[in-house]
Amino acid sequence: MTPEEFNTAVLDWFDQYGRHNLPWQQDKTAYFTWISEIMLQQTQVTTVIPYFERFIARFPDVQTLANADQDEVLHLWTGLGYYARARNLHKTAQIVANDYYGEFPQTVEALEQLPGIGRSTAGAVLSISTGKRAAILDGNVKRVLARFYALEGWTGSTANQKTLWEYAERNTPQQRVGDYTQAMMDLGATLCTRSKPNCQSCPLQNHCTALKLGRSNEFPHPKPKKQIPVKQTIMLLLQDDQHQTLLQQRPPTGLWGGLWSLPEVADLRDANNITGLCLDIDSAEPLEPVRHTFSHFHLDITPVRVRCNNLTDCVMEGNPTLWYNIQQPQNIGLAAPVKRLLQKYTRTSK
DNA sequence: AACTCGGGGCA
DNA sequence: TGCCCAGAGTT
Repeated sequence: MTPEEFNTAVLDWFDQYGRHNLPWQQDKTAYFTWISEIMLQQTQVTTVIPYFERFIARFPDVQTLANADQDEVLHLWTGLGYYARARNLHKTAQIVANDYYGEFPQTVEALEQLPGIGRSTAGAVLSISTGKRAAILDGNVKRVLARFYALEGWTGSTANQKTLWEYAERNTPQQRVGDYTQAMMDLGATLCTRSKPNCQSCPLQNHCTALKLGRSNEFPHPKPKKQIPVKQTIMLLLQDDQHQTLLQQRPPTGLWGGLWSLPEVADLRDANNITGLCLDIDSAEPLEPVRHTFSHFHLDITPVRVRCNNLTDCVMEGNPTLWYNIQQPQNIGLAAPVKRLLQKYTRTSK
């Protein structure tokens, strides 16, 4: 499908099925387009409409907005969220009023210099308000293109962003650029939705790679879950000849709050500093590490078995301790990996 | 409860 | 450059 075929199909669809009566489409000035685009960055059309109408009723032009108190701007933004954007909006109004004589600049590069306007918003404002050729790549367009080209990987990666901008630029027409911008956003918002895309109604259905592969639901690939950090700890299995193991209660709040766990040290040499214990540190026996995964980190536990005699004399500083015998277990809460370690490393027969 | 959105700000 | 964030809506 050539770029011309692509954008013609999209524009023909837009003429018949696109949205043509949104409040900011009645008068496609840079000011109205800009306000609407900033609001639409974070919120759906139906929510934005009343905010937009109230906003332009109070601030009908960039000069009025520039002269307003920030408090009032924020007040009219209340409920939309992302209040830094309202502050940027206000700043940009002042820059346009003071440095540009109230007229928005007419290049993508100059628009991008204004606070709160990035490449995509600059392209939208420019194309819609002036008809100059400029591409956009908002969330809707990313989704359409990721499906059309069956783009593997997360759309937010640096490499995919670059690829998607190339696709977006390539398919942008020379004529009717503003309509095309609106058309691509409408396509993404109404047909090529995140879940359950309506491919049967799509003007690109005969050429969409994801649809051909029967995988339209798989694109765009989700953002990779952020990898969680790995923390290390050493847990001491302080055991006597009767296979009793020393447990220590966790502090009442925080991780495993109030549960019983094994004494932990960051470094095996710290075991020497545990007071009141008669440790045979030379008998220290590192065991197979185990990984326990929390929602927010992995904990790699290296259990170390250390012989320990004279139980009656064993008193640790800090939290309460007890000697645990798996054959006559006390009715206590055990941290899950501790329970596993005890089962694995406490033998009932010798 | 997890995911989404475009741009800013920070290491 | 690559990340984390903001906040409300959607799924």
